[in-house]
Parts: sequence; structure tokens; C-alpha cells
Amino acid sequence: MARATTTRADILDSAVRLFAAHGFRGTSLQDIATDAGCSKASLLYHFTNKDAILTELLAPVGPEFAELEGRLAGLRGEEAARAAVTGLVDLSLRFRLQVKILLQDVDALINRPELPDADHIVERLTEALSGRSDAPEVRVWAWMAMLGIILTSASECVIPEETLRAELTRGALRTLGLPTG
Amino acid sequence: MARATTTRADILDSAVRLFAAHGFRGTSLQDIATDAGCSKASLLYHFTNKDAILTELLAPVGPEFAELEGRLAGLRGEEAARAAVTGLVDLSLRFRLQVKILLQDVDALINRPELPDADHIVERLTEALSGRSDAPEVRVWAWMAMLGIILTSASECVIPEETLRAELTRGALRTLGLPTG
DNA sequence: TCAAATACTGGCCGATCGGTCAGCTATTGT
DNA sequence: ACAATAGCTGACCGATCGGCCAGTATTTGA
Repeated sequence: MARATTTRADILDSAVRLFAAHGFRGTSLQDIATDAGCSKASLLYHFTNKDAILTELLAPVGPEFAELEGRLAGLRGEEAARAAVTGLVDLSLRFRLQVKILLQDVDALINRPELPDADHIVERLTEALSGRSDAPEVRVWAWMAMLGIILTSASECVIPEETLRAELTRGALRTLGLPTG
Repeated sequence: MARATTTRADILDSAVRLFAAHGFRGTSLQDIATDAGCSKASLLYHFTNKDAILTELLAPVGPEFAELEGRLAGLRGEEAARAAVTGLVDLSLRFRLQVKILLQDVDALINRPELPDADHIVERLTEALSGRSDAPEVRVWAWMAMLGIILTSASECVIPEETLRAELTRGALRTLGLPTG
């Protein structure tokens, strides 16, 4: 076997960063190839097509979620909520670039000059963020919120991993009304 | 002036629906023209380019937000939070297709088979959704959450306007820990 | 009645997209 | 030493994209 000067791993590394930065549709095969230092044709030697690259990037997330669900299956109440927070923060940190991909196109649109800086209004909402709800909308709410945390943290990679993990866990627990132990 | 058989309003109506359904990048000028029943060249007679269509669609949102901010400027505490909820729900309903545009690409990616159905995990998070935080992440959190509400409600347009408005307002107030009076 | 202006269109353009293919190169096992 | 093969590439393909333009039809005000 000839030495692989440009490996699959290099391609995946370039792809996940570019997808996270410019979105899936906003990243061309040529962009990835240039970043990885190889030709576009080399990409399609290692992967059947562009979509297969994204598929491989997202593939590990599914089983990890399934495993977390399994760990939560036997738990109830506060213990379950605490384990869910810990597990989700851990997953979000390990797959933070993947999560960023999901939010990239939102980023691109939300930063358009026609749209307002929503901070001032949201500030007032968060002044008294609390309450309880089992309405179906809130599940989407909570899911998007978790993604929102990662969106913020993903661009602050200078923060040490462990510090970030502790901060996120503490913030999530506090927001859920659980003791931050 | 010749009679406008295909007006600017028709084009904008087609565009906002298609952008909301398939995203900005996922909608071509030809798609819009076909839906509006005119030629692609006619689009570019009424609008300087594709981006100008999106710009015009998003344009009214900014001033409305600014006006809401002005109304909130003199308020404090619970009164401010309540007015913010009412105003945001109202804005979200009036511009629900615009908001859907922002979330469309998230939709496309989040429904990939490699990704898990996050409902089971999020269920446990929402079991005890409460708490309080003034961390900077939470502003993004709250903003994404508000978008999440709309994402859910936008696909349920069969619900009467007033019912939806009341439900959203009540849910938001309850989640903020304010009396739903 | 008739130029002027508006509304609109088919056809075309260059650029870029994802993807294919024949062939080159370097390393491998024998 | 030498096929075999993995890794990689330049060149090219058809499709599609946003955008341009000359030209046509319709309605207008004078």
C-alpha cells in the first residue's frame, strides 16, 4: 500500500471545520480539497460522494445518543435529569463541531443587517427565566436551547475543555432548578 | 402603466413560502418564478437580484423589533417580562414564515437518519424545566427557544390565529414563572 | 393617434457545482 | 526485479446556478 499522504482523517477534519463554518451547502468539494491539501478527485476516491462525507461525520452521534438513552432508562426524577444534563453536555462537547453544522445556516441568516440585535429583548426574558411546563412545544424549546449553548461555546475554543464542561454542566443544572452540587 | 399581471407581491408571496419550505440556498430563482407563474427574468426586473428578495422579506422585522424595544424601555421587572412575552409572541406570529426561513436548514439536517430522535432525552430535561441564570449563554438559549416555539407552531397553521396566540402566550409566561392571569 | 414608459420574456452567458474517468506514481508483497 | 495495487490527479462532463440583454407586448398620458 502506498503511503497515504492525505488520509481520510485529514479530509474529515477539513470537512467538519468547513461545514461548521459555512454550512453543508455553503462548502464545495473544492473547498474541502484545498483545505485538506489534495485534489477534489481524491475526495471522491475516499468517499462515494459529498453526502457520504457528512454522513460519516454525523454517524457516531446516533449510537452515542442511543447509549445515553440506555443509561437513562433505569433512572427517574432528579437523578434522571442530572444524568441527562451530564450526558448531553458531554455529547455536546465531544461533537461540538457537528452541532455547529446544524446551526450554521441559522447563523448566516440571523446575522443579516435587516434583522435586529435581539439581545435587548431577550435580556428581559432571561431576567426571570424560570417556570415549569410539559407542553409539547417545550421539548423543541429545550432541544434548541441545548444547541444554543453549544453554538456559543463552540466559538470559544480557547476555554480549557474541563472548565467549559464544568461551566456548562453547572449552568444547565441551575437552569433546571437542580442543586449544582 | 401596463397592468401588472404578476405583481411584486405575488413574487414575494411565492418566495417566502419556498424559502420557508426549502431554505434560501435550496430555492432557485426558477423555482420562485414557476410558483409565481412568471419568468425568471421577470423576477430580476422587479428585484435587483435574489438576495434583494430575501432582504425585502426580512426588512419589516427590524423596525418592528425596534418598536417593541422602545415599548419595553420604560418597563422593569415582571411588567417588562410580561410585555416582552406578549410582544415576541405577536411578532413571531406575524412573521412566522420569515422565522421559519431561519430554521429551514436546521430542519433539513436535523432530520437525517444518522441523527437520533432526541425526544426521549429532551423529555427528561423538560421534566423539571425551571431555574434562573444571567449567564451570557442563556441569552442565546432564550432566543433559540423562542424560535423553537415558532418552528413548532408554523407547521400547524390549521390552528386558529387567536387560539395559537393565547396558547403561546400562556406557555411562555408559565415557563418564565409568571402568572398566566 | 402615437411616442413613451412599463411589464415581461426567451435566450444566452460565465461561473460553479457534484461527479466521472483514464492514467500517473509510489509502494507493496513475492 | 517486477507485476499488482493503493493513492492520487488533471481534465473533462452535464446540470444548474444567478444574472444579463435585446426585444416584444401592453397600456398609458398627451
